[in-house]
Amino acid sequence: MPASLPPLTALRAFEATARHLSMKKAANELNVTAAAISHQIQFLEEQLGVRLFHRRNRRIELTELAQSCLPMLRDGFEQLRQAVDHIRNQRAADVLTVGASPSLASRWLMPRLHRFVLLHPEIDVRVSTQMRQFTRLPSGSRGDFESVIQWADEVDLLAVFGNGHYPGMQIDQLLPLEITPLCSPALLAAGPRLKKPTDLTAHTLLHDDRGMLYEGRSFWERWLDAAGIRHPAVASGPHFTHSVLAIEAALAGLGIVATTPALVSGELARGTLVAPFALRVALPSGYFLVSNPLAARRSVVGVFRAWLLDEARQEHAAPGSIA
Amino acid sequence: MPASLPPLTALRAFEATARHLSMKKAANELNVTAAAISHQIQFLEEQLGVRLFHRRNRRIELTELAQSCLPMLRDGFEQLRQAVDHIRNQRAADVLTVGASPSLASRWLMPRLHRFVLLHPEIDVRVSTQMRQFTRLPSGSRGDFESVIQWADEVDLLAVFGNGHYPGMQIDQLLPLEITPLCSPALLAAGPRLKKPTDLTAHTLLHDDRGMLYEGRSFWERWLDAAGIRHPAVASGPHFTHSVLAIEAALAGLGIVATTPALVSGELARGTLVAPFALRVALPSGYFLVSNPLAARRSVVGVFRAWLLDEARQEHAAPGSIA
DNA sequence: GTCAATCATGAATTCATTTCATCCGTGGGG
DNA sequence: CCCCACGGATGAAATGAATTCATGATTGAC
Repeated sequence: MPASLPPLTALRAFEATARHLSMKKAANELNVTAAAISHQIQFLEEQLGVRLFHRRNRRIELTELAQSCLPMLRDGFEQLRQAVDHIRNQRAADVLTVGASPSLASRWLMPRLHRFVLLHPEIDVRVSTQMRQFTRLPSGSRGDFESVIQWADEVDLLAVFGNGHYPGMQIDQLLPLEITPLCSPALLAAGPRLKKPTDLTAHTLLHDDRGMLYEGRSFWERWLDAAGIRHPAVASGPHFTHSVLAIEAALAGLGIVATTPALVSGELARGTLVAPFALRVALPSGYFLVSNPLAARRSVVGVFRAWLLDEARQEHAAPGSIA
Repeated sequence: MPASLPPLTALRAFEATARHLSMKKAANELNVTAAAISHQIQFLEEQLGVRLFHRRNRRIELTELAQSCLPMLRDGFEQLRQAVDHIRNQRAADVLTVGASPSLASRWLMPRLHRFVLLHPEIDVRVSTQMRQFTRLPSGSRGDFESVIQWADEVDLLAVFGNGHYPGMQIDQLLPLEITPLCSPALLAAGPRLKKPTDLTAHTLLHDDRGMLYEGRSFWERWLDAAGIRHPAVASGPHFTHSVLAIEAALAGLGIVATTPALVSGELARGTLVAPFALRVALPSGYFLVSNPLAARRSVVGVFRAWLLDEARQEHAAPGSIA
């Protein structure tokens, strides 16, 4: 509803000229010829029906009216400049915003990030994690899909758990989804015996509910199926909406969790967490890098993605170690 | 020196769209098609390398980043709008700014202005008077010329004393310059006799110095010449840089002034000032209406000019009366 | 289920902006 | 004191940015 403004090009030409009190300098600043400025100012004067400059011999002087509105004009453009700067700073060449789901961020990305920072100290990496993706949504629903798309639009690079199908986005698989039971060595030593998968019936099962969200079946069901056994109470035991919580529980010796070993490679290497069985079950879902087409073009994004994929490759080549 | 802004058209399209959360409405506001808005926003996103909107089914949502810079953007455009409004209000269709030299304003224009206001109550007439024209400048100098031109650029209509030669301006002669001696009736009654021009030698001469400025000779010299007499001390007596001051002195009975009777038609009609001699000397200078080409096009200017000229015509037809 | 509403998209078009070439007048250096 | 280089004005031509048009896709609403 704002009253219509005169062409902004003309306004800007006027502002610059008034600031320099010189069309030539204004032209210089705006990277056009002096003729363009002269035309623009005459056009503006025409539009407003007001003289803005007194034409002197080889110089110009501001009209009173022009003088009086100049501060407002300058402030206006200054505000616009700030607004644009605000955006540009967020996307400055050396600023990289990475989004990751909470578990991946805290258990995989953050432990490795310091190495990237050492490698590229000039890049300002900002990690943003949020859980809107993980609020209870029907598996593979539009809602989940859209929240990923939306998030990917907000950051340069998004690392999330999903099915890898995000049309219009640039996608790389970061880690394939493998699951295997994990528990603390203390539990293994002091608890009921745990030699064969069937021994699991005597243990507390900790549930990482991502499986329910993305696969329609729990991780435990999948793994036990693959192991060829049936568990009488496969859904019993504590449930966690985030992998990281289930993992913490396992670390505390509260039970056995079926989840992605890649998320605990540090613990596996240190022995604070162990995988009692060799069987790893690959599932169709996985961790993916998602990047919107705009961000994908940025060079820092390319650098970081390459580094991430390399890290993941090493992870896969030497599972259970953080190299 | 301000960092370069993205094309302002795109910024404005974004601002409007963000405000309405609708491209269609924004398009409506800006009098373009929705397609134009869509293009502009995509272009801006391209430029900044940032998504500004999440595209939903039939609606759009602001990106966090867009959200955060929107207030600044709005303020910026609001400032610009105010700046332009400031100018436009000064030149609103019903606002008329008239400039006049101090003497003409106070002794001729103002006494008549109320009639115009009664005639056109819808017009907001603003009178601006200033004396930069009357600072001591060589007669007919560039400085004087330029100050008139400059003033004429600041107002809609300028009524000044001068030679009527202002190239590029629209000119009308308001009043021809006639001079005649004037004094208070008291002085005429109680002072030395004043029947013939030669009697003037016994009186104090009050000098309106405009004559020196514009004609190179004082008004008294011109009049005495035309009267065919020589005055031994034609430059003696008080000098005034403004007619109005010399006239006030004459009203106070301090002496006799040679000046424009049109400036004192009210006093002449009332008898508070009298012209002892019938001889009126016409000089080449006069009062002119000057109007810059931009202002000259405005209809209120035309109305006011016509009225002024009519007033002046009546003045001339019935000298010594304010009708 | 169908319709209407909203946004996307690409080619064509319009027209705003800029440049080019030239002119003008003078202020200041030689 | 003279002249020329500088800053601005100007009009036609060229450029290219902004807009429209025509069409498609998708879905929310009735």
